[in-house]
Amino acid sequence: MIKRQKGCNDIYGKEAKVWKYIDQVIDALMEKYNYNYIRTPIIEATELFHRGVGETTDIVTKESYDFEDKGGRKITLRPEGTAGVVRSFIENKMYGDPTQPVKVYYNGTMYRYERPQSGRDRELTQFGMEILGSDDPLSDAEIISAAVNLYKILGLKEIKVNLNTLGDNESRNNYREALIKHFKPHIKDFCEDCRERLEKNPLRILDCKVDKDNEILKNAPKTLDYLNEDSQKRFDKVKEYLDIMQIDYEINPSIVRGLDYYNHTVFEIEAKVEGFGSNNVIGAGGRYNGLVNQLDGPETPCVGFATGIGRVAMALELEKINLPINNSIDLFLMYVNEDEKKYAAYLTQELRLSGFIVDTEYTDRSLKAQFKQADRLNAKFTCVLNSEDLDNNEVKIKNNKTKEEEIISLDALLYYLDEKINTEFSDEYDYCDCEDDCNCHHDHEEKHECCGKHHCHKEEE
RNA sequence: GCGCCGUUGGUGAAGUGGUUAACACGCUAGUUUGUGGCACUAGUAUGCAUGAGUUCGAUUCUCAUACGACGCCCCA
Repeated sequence: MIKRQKGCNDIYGKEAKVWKYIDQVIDALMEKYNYNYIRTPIIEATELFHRGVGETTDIVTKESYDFEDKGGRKITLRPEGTAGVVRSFIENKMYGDPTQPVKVYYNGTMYRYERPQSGRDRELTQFGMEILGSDDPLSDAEIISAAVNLYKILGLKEIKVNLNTLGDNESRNNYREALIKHFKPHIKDFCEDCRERLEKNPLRILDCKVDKDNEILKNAPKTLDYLNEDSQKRFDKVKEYLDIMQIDYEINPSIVRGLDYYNHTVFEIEAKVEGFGSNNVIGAGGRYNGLVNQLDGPETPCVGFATGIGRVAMALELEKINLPINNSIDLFLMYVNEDEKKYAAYLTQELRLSGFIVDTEYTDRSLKAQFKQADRLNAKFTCVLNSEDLDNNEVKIKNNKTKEEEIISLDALLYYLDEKINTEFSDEYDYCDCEDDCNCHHDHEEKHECCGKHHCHKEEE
């Protein structure tokens, strides 16, 4: 049997509905924020990600999907979205567009050649948004607010924004020097990894899991103490705008970015739910004023954010958020003989074109089995087509919730369904409060997604 | 790249160096002459990830590989 590739997942069934819902929320939100959708290729030239700048070299060679195509071109499957967007920004000279800044969002597949673990796959889907061409602190605040609002609209409650600033290049470099100076005399007390980090990436020592209780680490200098006046003012502005927008955040000096095109605002958003793996960050972002220039574009200040759809879906599941996802169909049509089947073919066509969600039988099963199928599909109404009724221009239709049956004329069917669905099924998703398994002997109970209990429609009446 | 644990039908899983691999759910059919759900009955893995080894004999023991889960590194 051919199996899927390591660290890659098939998203289908209920999970696919959740993903689709998330996508819809993203699109609707981005429209309100007036961001334009952008699609860039999944394959890019390796050097886009392989700029050989300090720490990146190690990352790219070890953890990205690099290969040569048949023409000998060096190709990399994009490991993140920002670089492609920036490449596109430069290549298409978007910096010349009359509308500035350029606000775009993407939502697509990324690839990282890593060992899979909780919340980390080789193929992942990320939504991200970028503002290119603005250095205004308001744009930092807008990105953070949009991120928080996305999570809120989806229904997540247990999220936390960790905010920090690296300051401008001067502040950043001063801080880096101060850190090395602080840790160097005591580095022998730190773990092996931290000893490596000292010269390579001293900022990373700050969020080391092994040494997190080390006094030297706790007393380490904070970025905030090394901000020059401009950087401090800028950070204050970002916080001020966030306060005005009523976005909660916490200053967390251990939030850092290793790559040197980052400066000023950095933030991470955590899901504070039980059950997340070792890494509960569901989204992160920051300002990267150095990147456009580094990729041979004009000096352009940018800020952005990205979140993994898989992790968001995981957070929604762990928080047991009941999403407004339609899991039912309006009508299931049943039949036994060929004449009735022909009528079913006609009627499904008719009803679907009128806007109803309709399904029918395709495997010539027994009526009993067809009823089971109707239940599995959560049909609001069932209808067994009967030759006699049809001769009289009538159908017998059954409300699967109340179990009431009615014989109605075919002419009235559309109106009847429309009316009933709007009145009797309008509170479709609102059944979260059941406490106990119902004791009735009907087998039409269904397990609740939210509470894991059983739920019986009849009992609810 | 490193570490730890795992892999048995459609699903959840039990189990053993040796005839027919539990049990449950699900599914299909019947009892029910065209109306499901309850009940009862029957059917539902020549198969225990793959390959090699030990053995008279391996799903069971050993090793390797693949995949999965979790953690480390790293996290753009």
